[in-house]
Amino acid sequence: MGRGKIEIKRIENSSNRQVTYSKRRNGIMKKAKEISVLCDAQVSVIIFASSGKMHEFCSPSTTLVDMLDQYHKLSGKRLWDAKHEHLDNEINRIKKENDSMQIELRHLKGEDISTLNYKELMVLEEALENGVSTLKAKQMEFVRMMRKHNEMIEEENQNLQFKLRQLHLDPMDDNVMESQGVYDHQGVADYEAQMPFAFRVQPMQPNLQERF
Amino acid sequence: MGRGKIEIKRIENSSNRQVTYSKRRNGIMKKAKEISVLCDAQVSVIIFASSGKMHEFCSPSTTLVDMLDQYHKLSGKRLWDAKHEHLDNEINRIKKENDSMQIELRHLKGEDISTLNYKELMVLEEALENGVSTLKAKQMEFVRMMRKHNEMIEEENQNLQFKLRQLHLDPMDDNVMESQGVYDHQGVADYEAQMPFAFRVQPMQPNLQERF
DNA sequence: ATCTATTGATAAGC
DNA sequence: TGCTTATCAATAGAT
Repeated sequence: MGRGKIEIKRIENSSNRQVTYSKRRNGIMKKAKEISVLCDAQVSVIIFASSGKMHEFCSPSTTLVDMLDQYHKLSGKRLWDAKHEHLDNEINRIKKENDSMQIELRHLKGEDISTLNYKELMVLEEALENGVSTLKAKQMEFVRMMRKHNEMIEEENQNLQFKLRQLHLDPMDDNVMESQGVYDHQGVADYEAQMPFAFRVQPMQPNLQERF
Repeated sequence: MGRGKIEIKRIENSSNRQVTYSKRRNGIMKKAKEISVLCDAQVSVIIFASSGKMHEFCSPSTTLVDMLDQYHKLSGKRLWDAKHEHLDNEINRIKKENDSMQIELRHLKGEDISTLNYKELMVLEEALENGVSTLKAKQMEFVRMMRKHNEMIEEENQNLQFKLRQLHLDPMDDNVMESQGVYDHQGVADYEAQMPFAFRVQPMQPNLQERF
């Protein structure tokens, strides 16, 4: 394509070579642009002249990094150095860990257990029993704490009422003492409202303690 | 260059687009080869079709990795670092996911629940109850299956014993029938050994069915 | 895939 | 480099 046909071999004349390089490089870049537009393709072209000068083209819809990512996935060739490979391995390792944890979580929540065999179900049962019994123990602890707290509050109430009766001769102090009493009651009410489950553990298994 | 001129814009006809892609891709690859020979240039071309299929060309005198190294030096763009950062972010993201799952798992198993507040304990209780009830249902299903299987085996045993008595007059068949009977018994024993938990669910909650 | 009429790319020259 | 133009190459559309 030109005034004369040329053989495809290195152009010895340096000047000619330079000119041809420039022209053909433009041609390739143009073609790359065109195919990316016409055919919805992602194209990356990188050219180094023998002089060392670089020219590149990359489809506007993507980046060289993304394309190299894709390249890595599709070709399986290792473009990255050992560090990258290490990171890749790390990611794969963690992802696997993730998956197995996800499965275990689902099983503990009673999801996807249809596929489990007898032994697996037994392991699951044991884990759940542990979880439940520990939870119950924790809840009982809360109940004990609350009872203790209640006792303290009631005791203080009695003290306050006692003091109130003693001071009843002095009307000036009435408001102060009463409002303080009311405040304490509200405190207890809030505390209980936050742990309603404490009242749901009534049918406690009598042998719960034995498991520890 | 063709029977008619075409506008440089996405070819809507999918079939035409595919054909044009194939032709022009070959054209570009050829040009890339040619310029690398004619002008002593290093060329890398990577193309992804919209289908995802990849094609590449790289000058024989070099490799993609070398070219990207050069690219890194000449352009100043940090291909590797960008990739590194990307991988690091990915790892951090997955690790966080991992940690939260790990915590959830430990809680379900009754570990590290000392720090939980009332509301969190209630959520945990509900999850565990779901898990337990689903598990119990699954185990009951196995028990039912096993009972049915046992019944079938026992019935077959009676049939075999009946046949055995009928054929007792013919000593030639004795061995055959007896060995078959023994085989069946072993089969049942193995089957039961694999699901011992079935005998541990005896104190079944009478109201289990109500939960479904 | 293969075939061509056309358009597009470009070698040589300036 | 850029422009010109004769020539060759690529390819659009049809088969």
